[in-house]
Parts: sequence; C-alpha cells; structure tokens
Amino acid sequence: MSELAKAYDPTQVESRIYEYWLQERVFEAEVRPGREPFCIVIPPPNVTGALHMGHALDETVQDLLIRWERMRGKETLWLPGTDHAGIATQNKVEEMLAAEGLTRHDLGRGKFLERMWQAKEEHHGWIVEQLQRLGSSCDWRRERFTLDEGCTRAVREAFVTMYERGWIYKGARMINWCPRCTTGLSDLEVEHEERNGSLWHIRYPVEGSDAQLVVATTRPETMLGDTGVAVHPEDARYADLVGRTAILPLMDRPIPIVADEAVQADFAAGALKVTPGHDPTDLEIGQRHNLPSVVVIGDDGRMTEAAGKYAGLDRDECRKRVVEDLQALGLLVRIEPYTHAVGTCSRCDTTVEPLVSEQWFVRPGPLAEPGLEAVRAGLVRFVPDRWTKVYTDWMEGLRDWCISRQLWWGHRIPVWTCGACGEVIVAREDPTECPACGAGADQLAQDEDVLDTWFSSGLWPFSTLGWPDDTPELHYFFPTSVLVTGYDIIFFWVARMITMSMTLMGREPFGEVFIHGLLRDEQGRKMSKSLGNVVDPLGLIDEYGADSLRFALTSLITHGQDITYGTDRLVGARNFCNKLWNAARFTLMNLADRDATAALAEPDLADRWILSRHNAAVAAVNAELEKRNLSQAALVAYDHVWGEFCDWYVELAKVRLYGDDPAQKARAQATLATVFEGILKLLHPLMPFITEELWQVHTQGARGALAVQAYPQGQQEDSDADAERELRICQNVVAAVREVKRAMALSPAERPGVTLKTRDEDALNLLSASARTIASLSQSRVVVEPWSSEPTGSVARIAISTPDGVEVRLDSQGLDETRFERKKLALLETIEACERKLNNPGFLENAPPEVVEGVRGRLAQAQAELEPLLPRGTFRRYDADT
RNA sequence: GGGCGGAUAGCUCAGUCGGCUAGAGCGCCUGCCUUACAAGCAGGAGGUCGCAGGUUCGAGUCCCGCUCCGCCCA
Repeated sequence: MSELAKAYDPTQVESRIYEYWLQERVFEAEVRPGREPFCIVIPPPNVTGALHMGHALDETVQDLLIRWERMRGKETLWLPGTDHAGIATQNKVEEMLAAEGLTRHDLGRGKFLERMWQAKEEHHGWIVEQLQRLGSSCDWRRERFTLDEGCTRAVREAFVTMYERGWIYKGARMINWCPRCTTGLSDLEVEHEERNGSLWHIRYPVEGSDAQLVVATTRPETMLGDTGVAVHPEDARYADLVGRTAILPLMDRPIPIVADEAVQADFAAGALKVTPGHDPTDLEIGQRHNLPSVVVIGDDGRMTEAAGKYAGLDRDECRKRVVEDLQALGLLVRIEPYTHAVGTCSRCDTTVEPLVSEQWFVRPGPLAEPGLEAVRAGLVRFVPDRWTKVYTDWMEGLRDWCISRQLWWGHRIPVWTCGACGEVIVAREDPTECPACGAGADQLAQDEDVLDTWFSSGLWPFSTLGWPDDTPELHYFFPTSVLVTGYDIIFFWVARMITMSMTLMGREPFGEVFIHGLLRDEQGRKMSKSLGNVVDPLGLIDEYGADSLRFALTSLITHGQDITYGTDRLVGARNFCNKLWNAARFTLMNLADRDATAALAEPDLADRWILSRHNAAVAAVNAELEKRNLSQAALVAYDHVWGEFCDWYVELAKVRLYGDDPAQKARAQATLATVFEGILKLLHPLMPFITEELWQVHTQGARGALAVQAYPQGQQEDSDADAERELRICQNVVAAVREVKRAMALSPAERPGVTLKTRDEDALNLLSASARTIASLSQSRVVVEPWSSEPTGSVARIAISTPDGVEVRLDSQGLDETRFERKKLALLETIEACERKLNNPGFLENAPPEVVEGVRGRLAQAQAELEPLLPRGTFRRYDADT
C-alpha cells in the first residue's frame, strides 16, 4: 500500500512542495488587526551576488522562526528583497565593460545605468531561486529592492529630513579614498592589514643653519605634501629648533618646525613630517598649528600638479623616484624593514589613500543617543546578550559618516545647484525651477554623487513596509519582530538601522537582534572567493536535500562564536531525513488497515510512555526556540524522533500491531498516528519539505498544508511520570539482555532463556505483564520469577542486574565475565562516593534537600543494582536510619 | 594599546541556576541484510574538562593569574 520509496529522495519532493505552498498562498501575510503580527525583514543579499553558505545559515534561522511563529498562529510576514550593493555591483558591470574594451565614461551615465539595470534583472532571479530552493517562506508579493521606487522615495525623505535638521552636511574632511574604485569610503569600509614595509629615514635641512632633522616615514611620496615638521614640546634635542623653518627636500619649500604633544619622541629620531593632506593625525596637528593641506595624490592615485616635477606619476612609481632622488642628494639616512598597518578597500583590496575631500557626511551626535537609549531601555534586545556591549561601545565612539560615493549606481544625492544664482536646493521631488531666482530646470545641476548603500539599507525595516507613506502594513508590522544577521555587520547595518529608525520613525526598528556566528570551512578559515573555499549551498541541496542542509546548519547554531562547516553534519542530517522517511513508511503501512470503527483498548504502557515523552519533547523544543537555543531545539527533536519514537515506540508497538487483539491493535494505531502527526508538526520549521510531503501523503491532502497546522504546545495530561518510570525498568531489562547476549557472543537471532527476578513487588508485576514485549525486543525467552534467597540455576556468574535492581540471568555458558567484574567495581565506587557525601555533615547541612535526596536515591539504586551480582546473604541494604 | 570569544573523547561540538555516573554526531572495535530504514540495528572502547591558585559541603560551570588560538576596535 505504501506509496513511499524505500529511501527519501529530496529531488522528487522539494520543487513540487514549494510550488504547492505558493499555490496555497501559505506564505502570504495580510494586515489582520485581531492577530498578533510577527515580521522579519530579510537582510537583503547583493542582487548581483550569489547566495553562499553564510546566507543559507541566515535564511535557515529566519525561516525556522517564521515557520514556527506561523504555526503558532501569528500573522507572519517574512519580507524578502535584495540590495543594490553600490560598489560591488558597479565593479562587476565595469569589469564586464572592460572585457568589451569600454569604460563607464565611454557609455555615459544614462547608458551605463541601463547596463546596470540589465545586470540586476539578469541576476535577480537567481537569488530568488536560491532562496526558494532553501524553502524560504517569504511573501514574494512584497519583495523589495533598495533601488526600487518606494525605497528611493524613502531615501529622499530621509536625506532631506536629516539635512533640514542639520544632521547631514557637506564639507571637506579627511576621508578614505579608493583609487581603484575611484570613490570615497566610510571608515568601516577600510580593512586594516599588517604588511611588511619599510621605514625611510629622511634628512630635512634647517633653514639658515647646519642643523638637520631626521624624519621617519612609511610613505616617502607623501613628503611632497609636507607642510611642517613636528617634534614633542618636551624633547630637549629639538627645543631650540621649534619656531624655525625646515626646507622640504625635493620641493625646496620652507616649512615650519612646530611642537606638538601628539609626536612620539621615542619613535625613530623623534621628528614627524606633517602631511595634513594625506594623514588623519597630521591633519589634526596641522589644524592646531595652522599648517595648510596640500593634496599631492589625486583621485586616480596619481600625483597632482602640487607634486611638482612628480606630477602625473603613479603613487607607487613616485615613491621609487622620490627615494632615488633623496639618495642622490644624500638625504636618505637609512631604510629599515618595518611592519605596519595598511588600510585597504574592503571591496577590491587596493591600498586606500587618506585624503582631504569635499563629501557629504552624517553627523553622528544627534543620532547616537536615541540609538543607545533604545538598547539601554530594552526596546532592542541583542541575543546573545554579549553583543550589546559591542554595539554600545561602537555607538559611543561614533565619528562622522561619509555617505557620498563617487559612483553612478545608487541613490543620487537629491541636491541641486542653480547655475544662475548658485542657490543650493535640497528637495524630495526633482525641482523644476530655482526657488530663489526662478531659473528653469535646465539651469539646475544635480550633485553627481550617489549615497552609500548602507544609507538606504539603514531604512530597510520601514521603507519596505511603505514608509514614507503611512501604510496599514507599517502600522501593523512595524516595529518588526526579529532581525537575524551575523556579527560582522552590527556596525554597518544593525547600528544604522537602529539610529535611523529611532530618529526618523521615533521608535526601534525591531525588538530583537539575533546574532549568529560566521561560517568557516573545515580548517576553520573564513570562506572567501580568493581562498576558493566558498561552498555553494545549491550544490549541497542537490546532493543532500534542502532539509538536510537546514537541519545540519540549525544543529550547529549555538550561542558561541563561529561555525565550522563540515560534511559530517550534513551526512548525519541526511540520515535523519531518511530515518524520518522510513518511520513514516512504517507508520503509513501499519495505518493502512486501520479500522475507524474498531473498539480501542485502554492505552498500553508503551502508549502512555511515548505520549509522555512526546509531550516532553514538544515542551522542550518550544522552550529552546523561545530561548533561541537553535541547536538544542534540533537536538531534542532528533533524540525524540530517533531515540524514542523509532528505537523504542515502533518496536514496542509491533507486538500489538502484529498481534491478534483488534482493540490493542487499534489503540497502537491510534497512538502511532497521534505521535507521528505530532512529530511532523514539531519538525516542520526545521525540515519543511520532507515533513510537508509526508503530511500530504498521510492526510491525503484532506487537511490542508502542514505549514499552517497548529504547532504542538504540549498536553499537560500526556505527562505520565509513572509510565516513564515503568517503561524505563523494561528498557533496562532489554538492554541488560542484549548486553549479556553480546558478551556471550550469541547471535541476535538466538533466543536464550532469561530469568528475571526482583525484590520489588510492583516491578515484578510489571515485568510479568511486559514479558512478551521484553522478549520481543531483546530476542529472548523470558521467565519472571519471585525473588529467592538462592540464585536459580547452577552457573552463578551468568547474571547481570539493571539499575532498578532486576536480576537478569541467562541459562548459558561462555560468558566473558571480566566486563561484569568491571561493572561491579564501578558500582562499588559509586556507592563509596555517595556514602562519602552522606557522611559529610557540611553536605547534609548546606546542600538543598532535593540534592541530598538525589544522592540517597542514587546510593539505593546502586546497591539494588549490585545486590543480584553478589552471593546471597552477604549483602546488607543501605538503611538511611542506621 | 583596549575589548570580545574559544580551549571538554581521535575529529566537530553540546553541557541551563554550581549538585545524579560529563553527553551527542562522526570516526574506531565487535556482531547482525531481525519484512520501516545497511543512509540501518545491537553491543563496546575512548575524557587529568588548557595550566596554576582561590571561593564552596560540592567547580567543566563562579573568582584571580597565566599560556595558546581566533576575532573586533584604535
């Protein structure tokens, strides 16, 4: 009857099931004021990128939470979308153009942007497909793109509002310039890496004197822009030189010698060349002493006219020439190897050039405080909590954020200058005339630059819900519920969303930030294209199935740091899928002849037990998800399904399913169906495809999608401590028989006679009632006998006992007795340890009563377990009163 | 220089408020194609919880110091 294949094949299931969900519209969220909303906005992937394992991890977490909350009855919206990723995307298209021998300037802005949009359209579908293959339950009708019309309006609104309030300004400041991307960058987009370089010691003559100053620099080419030399005010060596003038070699420019606290007197010779145009520290020193800034390295990484005869040289070439020329003049004292940090562009790895440039900036002051307060007040909660400090430390040290980029791909800055009167117009709508002089639109020139991509993604939680319009979605779903992301973009993105939301919306963008670790390869290395260790999740889905990938990732997400990815977990997860599949085959086969009219027997011990365990697993999974212990939730579900349902209940049920009592069979079938359905629901957020498929087969499509069934919450009445204890006794006996059989090298098929004895009357009755089941599970012939002072049979050693004090004796020879001797020793050690504790007055006085009771119980159990192993009459049970 | 995280079985990792005999998966050893599943079943071996102190009746867990690895910020 079973239509199920012998092994689970995800390729036969996944696309069909995803289509089914779309068709049933189970992912679509509506504004339903009566219901509690639950909303996640996706951290938008780069539209022209491809999803990597880091995304797979991130999406898995989001889908897990979304599916769980959807089944818990909330109105869930997972809002998908993509990011235009200014620099990265523009670079990509420019590379394509370069292959055709073109630059963007050859095409012009308009044509170039057409190419950009074309590339965006081509790649966009790929991201969507990848997300869908993972099983992401997004509401695709609401998909957004950071450059779409709504987001563009949001950006305009945000920019103009912030400008009007004085939070955005244009000014000349030291920024990081990437000569390859030819754009300014924010501080965050610069990576600092240690490099082996050199320290050049250069002699600067002092005007009207034989004295000389020796400065040390890692960047000799910048000396062309020097406008001063600084020494420490307390440096006695140079006290008489302060106030005099040095002659800048090569340029023959007189530059003042100043005293400044910022100089490290113990570094090299203690004199610092000051280049305010190309070094942030030097700029500060220069400002203190009114030294001018001279920019000698231009936007293209070549020397400017200000570099005199070096003008036009590439900065690296210039360095060589400067060093050669200094050497020729005898002004180069020495060159020493030196390791120092070099700033590089996070997008292209080119060494960035610090230079003074006219750019747009966000003033952090007014934004930081509300953002800090939101977190302090608990409106935004970081999980795990330790990221709170990372966030607050960063927020407290905010510096001005450079938001203009010299790119074409992005939100163009909404600022125009009137060619007729010079009026600066900052406007939400493109102006048609100059408000000051009335000049026409043709006189108005818009700022050439675009905004940092993070400026628009900072608005993502509300721009995607309709802001700046006052939409029902915004009212209902905002603030969103959880933001899920890796710790690497806390500063870039999380902090900016919080600050921009607090200032523009007046409230927090989300109540919780779930921060997960980053994925590393098997050697613990970060995944990167240059290392070639990037793993494509689709390849893994093809090989193992989406559910396996999701389950493996979920089981790795702890509150620790990074996650090491290896195929071991994936294999384990795939095996788990197959296990579930086969448990379903068994269940469906055995429910096929279910007679709905048959009388039901009272629940058997096994039924009560599995219902109780199922209830416990349901409660635990919910509790762990609540606490965001995702790996624990996965582990609990795994153990329940495999270790309890498959390993024990299925085997226990077989006795009645294959037996001849129709009422018992009907009861077993009823329980099997109940728990099986519960397991499918429990697992659905963790492994949606296989569970939905099995649900559809099981219900014949009559009960709708599993994705919208009520999530199990646990039935208090199913909790049955007696059943758990009693079945435990039986399990221990089964395990003991198996152990002895194995120790005697009996084949599993052999069915030795086993005699069970125990002092405990209740246990004795239980064992008698369960003898058939125990025999079935342990493949033996079971006889239960009352406790006797003399051991049965002639071979006294072939016995083992269970933790419940049941003597398990086999009528057979050939026992490997050393293992049992070892067990006996272990029991004696336990007894000794327990007695030590119980004889310790401090323990009895200070330990909580339940712990003391626990030790007493443990002692009694160990003694009970030991007793059957000892010759009768030599053993005295522990009595707490003596 | 400041901060954060990690160090537990051969490997990858769990371990809640300090309290049963420190767990799992993979790997390893032994035996099984037992009609749901060999992607499986049953049994087993394997640990000085990084080092050294301290607090406590009791420490993998809390405190101080140290070593090594990784990351962030300057």
